[in-house]
Amino acid sequence: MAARTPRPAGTPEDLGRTPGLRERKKQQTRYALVQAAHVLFLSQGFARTTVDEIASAVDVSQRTFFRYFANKDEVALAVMADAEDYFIECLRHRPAEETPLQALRASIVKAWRDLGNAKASGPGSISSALELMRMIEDAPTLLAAHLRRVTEQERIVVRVLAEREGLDPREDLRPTVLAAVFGSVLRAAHLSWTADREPEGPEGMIALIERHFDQLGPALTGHWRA
Amino acid sequence: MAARTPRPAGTPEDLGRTPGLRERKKQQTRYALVQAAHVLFLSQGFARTTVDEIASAVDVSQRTFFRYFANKDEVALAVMADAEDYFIECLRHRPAEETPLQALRASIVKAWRDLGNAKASGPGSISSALELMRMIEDAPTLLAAHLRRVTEQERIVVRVLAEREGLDPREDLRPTVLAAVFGSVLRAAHLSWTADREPEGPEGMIALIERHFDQLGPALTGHWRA
DNA sequence: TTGCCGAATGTCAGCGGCTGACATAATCTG
DNA sequence: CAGATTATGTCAGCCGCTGACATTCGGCAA
Repeated sequence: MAARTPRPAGTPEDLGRTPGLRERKKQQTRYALVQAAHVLFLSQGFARTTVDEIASAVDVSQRTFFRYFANKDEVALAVMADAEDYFIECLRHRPAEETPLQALRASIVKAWRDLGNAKASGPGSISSALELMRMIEDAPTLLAAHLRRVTEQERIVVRVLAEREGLDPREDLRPTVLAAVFGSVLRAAHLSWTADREPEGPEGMIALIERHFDQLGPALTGHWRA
Repeated sequence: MAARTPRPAGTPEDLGRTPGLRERKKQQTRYALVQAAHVLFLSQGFARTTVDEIASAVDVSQRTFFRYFANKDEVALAVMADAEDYFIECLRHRPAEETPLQALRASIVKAWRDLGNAKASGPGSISSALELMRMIEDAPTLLAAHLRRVTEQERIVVRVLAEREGLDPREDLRPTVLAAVFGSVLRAAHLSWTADREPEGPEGMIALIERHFDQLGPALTGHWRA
């Protein structure tokens, strides 16, 4: 996080301040690394791309790369990480009248829609994030890292839900359980996205997510046989 | 799998046959590696144990280790893998009258209980599996690998559920969604287990799982505020 | 401008996970 | 016992990743 949205050093006061040259250069380098990495990953695959390649594509030493990203996985997942942050932001601003489940569902739809409208193409865009998802699914270590990130995100969701409803997640299990269920439904939708590639663009993904959500009730209740 | 429950080469007929010396030796080596690994992991931590150590503890070359396990993670998760297989077995034998959700819940409880009764201590036992879970939770790459395994297991659950209810998982999303939800509830229970260490032994874990299941309905419906 | 401080980067050496290739030794089969 | 299989050892090497130290660059005040 601190690396993703860094602050100019100093008191919390100077938030809107234009960061100095040093800070801007860092942002640039980081961005360039992400870009270069994505291009290489998508063209020749994740495993067959070495960190050295990425670094030298940006004219930076390998050591520097590892000062920006803890490992090769992280640079691949950087774009998704931003999207996840935005989702949390959406969740924080849902009206209090909504049911927790409704708030989650509305947030994820809004997040996808906004990001879809924001920048239609180019690196760091939604479409490249979607390509990324396919890549993740068949690069074992990458998938593993991604799943780990997702569960960390779930922890945050638990916190936000608990605050919102004013209860202690250590006593009341509902936030934990709901966050877990929500995460699993999303993951199922993602998987389904990578499998059949029917729907196109963010709207297709949103539709898929909705369809999965609609099956939550039916899946949990009664028998399924006709 | 093939490595976990290998068959003597030949026709499917000779299933019960005592495998030859070669096969027995392989099993032995494999078992010894798992054992040595666990001892080392639990005594000095996962990261601080090298593959060379494990291999030489069993008097085997490093290269041989990697012929038995694709990576260091795999040997750590081997025990849990067996437990997961047993759970699938339980699920396959649940009576058809049960609701899918009921069947899943009953299977996981039965699996834990049986494994708990089977062998109270020693390596490969439940208690060591429980210790393992704590280890997993704070070894990032290990956690990642574990999560990947879990999602693969979910795929199998989808298949079994679909067969059981006689429907096509590509058309009907309910098996997928239910399997995902089930997995997430389990994971939440596991996490809670590693956090508070109140309950002791398999029965404590079973209780935790049940408590989480009981919150499924409440978590999904209505408002939470009093 | 100058000069200093701290932060970012480069360089180098090295560990450990993991793999391919080939040789050797052990089992199996007839 | 002989020849075909298969497991194992050895060796060389790539790549991800890290610590230590030197160097350069931006920020800031005299």
